[in-house]
Amino acid sequence: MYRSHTCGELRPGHAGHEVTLAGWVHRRRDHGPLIFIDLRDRYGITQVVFDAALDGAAHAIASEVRSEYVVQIRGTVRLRPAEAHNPEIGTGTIEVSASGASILNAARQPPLYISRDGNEEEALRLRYRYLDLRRGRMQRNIILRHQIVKFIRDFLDHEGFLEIETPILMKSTPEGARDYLVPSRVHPGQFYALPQSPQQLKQLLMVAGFDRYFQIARCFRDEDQRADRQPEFTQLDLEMSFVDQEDILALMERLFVALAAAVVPHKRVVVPFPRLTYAEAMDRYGSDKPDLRYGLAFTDLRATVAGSSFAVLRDAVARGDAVRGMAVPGCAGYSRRQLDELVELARQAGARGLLWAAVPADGGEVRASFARQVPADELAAIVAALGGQPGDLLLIAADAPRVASASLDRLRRELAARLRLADPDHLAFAWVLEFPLLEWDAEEQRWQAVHHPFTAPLDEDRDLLASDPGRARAKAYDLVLNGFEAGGGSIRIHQRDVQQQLFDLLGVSRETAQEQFGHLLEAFEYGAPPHGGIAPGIDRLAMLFADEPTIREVMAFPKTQQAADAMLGAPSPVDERQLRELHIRLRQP
RNA sequence: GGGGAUGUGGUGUAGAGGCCUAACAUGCAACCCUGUCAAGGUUGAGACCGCGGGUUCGAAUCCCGUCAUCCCCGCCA
Repeated sequence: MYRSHTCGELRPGHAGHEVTLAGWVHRRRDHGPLIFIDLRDRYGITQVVFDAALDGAAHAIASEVRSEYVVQIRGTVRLRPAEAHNPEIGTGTIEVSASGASILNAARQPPLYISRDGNEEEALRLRYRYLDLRRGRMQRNIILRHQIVKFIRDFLDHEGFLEIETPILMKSTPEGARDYLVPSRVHPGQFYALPQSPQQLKQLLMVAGFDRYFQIARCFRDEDQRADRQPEFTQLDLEMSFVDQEDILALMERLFVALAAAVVPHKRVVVPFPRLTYAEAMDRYGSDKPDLRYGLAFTDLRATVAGSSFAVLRDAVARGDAVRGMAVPGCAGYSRRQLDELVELARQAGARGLLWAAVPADGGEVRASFARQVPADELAAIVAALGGQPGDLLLIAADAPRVASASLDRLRRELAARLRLADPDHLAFAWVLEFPLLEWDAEEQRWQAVHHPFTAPLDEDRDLLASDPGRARAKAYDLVLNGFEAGGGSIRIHQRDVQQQLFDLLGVSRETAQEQFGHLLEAFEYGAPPHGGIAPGIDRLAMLFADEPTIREVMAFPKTQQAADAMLGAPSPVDERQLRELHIRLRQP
């Protein structure tokens, strides 16, 4: 054994004990005849004292030691003098008086600071990820992530769920994201696909009668990256039989409330989770994943301005466009330049423009970008409709509904960030329900599944599939957390005729359906139970629980935005021999 | 595919056409120092300014290209 204790566990009760510790040299404070070394492992930090007068040999070794050396130390635990306590660390009331030391391994000067949270370029951190991971921030994040996954496993086990693994080598399907492909050696010219999610397999597990399934599943999508998107990521994949939407929502609510209480007890969760329909979310927040930690909700102004003397507003209503606004507290004093900035933000989101009105805090006259275009009483009516209070800045978008939503959403998030409206210790979970089942793809002139082709329509919208498919809503639900999509799921179609109707709408021929999904369709003919599921994203959850700005901060070895591994140098070219075995000839780009 | 930001000793920054033979902090090295905990003090080493080209008498600085990293739009059933 290299050690008798870890660097985080010694307490005053150990005083007088002979101990052996092993770890990394966190910091070294050399006073000549007296040297202090903070010894670190993942459990904590312990101060070791080398006194030349007590043990010259140990002191001589301590003189050679440098930061991040791996050392083993023998010594006696003793209480620190009261004035030398360090309340910052758990072991701060004791220290180890060294009677022996050995250097297990020397270390070069690290390219990044380990003993403090530095501000290095992320490229450097990723290249030396194993050093970055030594730091307190990363150690805490990785441990938190472990606790999250462990809690989920235990919770679902208690609920009667079975964890079942599904293959990583799967089959490519045309729907959804771009696949990562793996060439087959045995089947020349053919490829496996890495799973975008185990969607079809978990449905087959329901047909198999496993009833309650989950998996901490790695998923792969070859799409461009974002702060909250990586080419491979982890989902809690879950599916249940003999349930409806309410059962799934209730289970998830219990899970996440208990999870947050267990691993981030300082964070506040509001129960029950608020519920919004997709239409409400888009109308009131311009987003299907609104951050509900703050207000800044939008108000529909069409009724107020339908007869406006200002053509921009009147025509927008006549055209069927949206006219929406929000009141931003405390921003009435914005300068012309600041207002222009907001207008520019709206334009970047596709808006034709942005109207604004400022209600002075001192009760003076309302300033407005469109003051000359409307009479005073109409301006007052708009201010009243938006609930404008003294000090408020009112922002109004008149555009196609999508554009109005996008631009006001952009402004809402920007202003909330500037005004620091989002409480970092608030976990604002919410459900977004009643998503449309289909959306029209103008380019390909066909319907596309909003969620996926196996999502069931709402019972009351069943008939719309034949008469007005675009209006049919789905038994689909997204779990939203602090402005991120934390997970999505649906109740699945388990009846062959409904599935066929969907495929017909999606323009999937019987041959294509048979080729792509034949196994699933066939399975449904052998007795498929009603079933549904959900797939919360573990990375995003961990990111939000850890107060981190990106999911890379909660992944041990994330990839760069170009989907590369900066440490391993992946992807990389391979030998011609390997290519030949795989029957692959490269086409130069 | 598009828009934007960044790139200067090990690390983080400063530098805005000549003051740069590149500054500051920290880290690193040597020495001094008996209670520190981001120890302190003295001395010292360390970067041809991402890479390539151009403009100029002169480029870290201006221009073009390129590479890398990050943010956003598209994309992500």
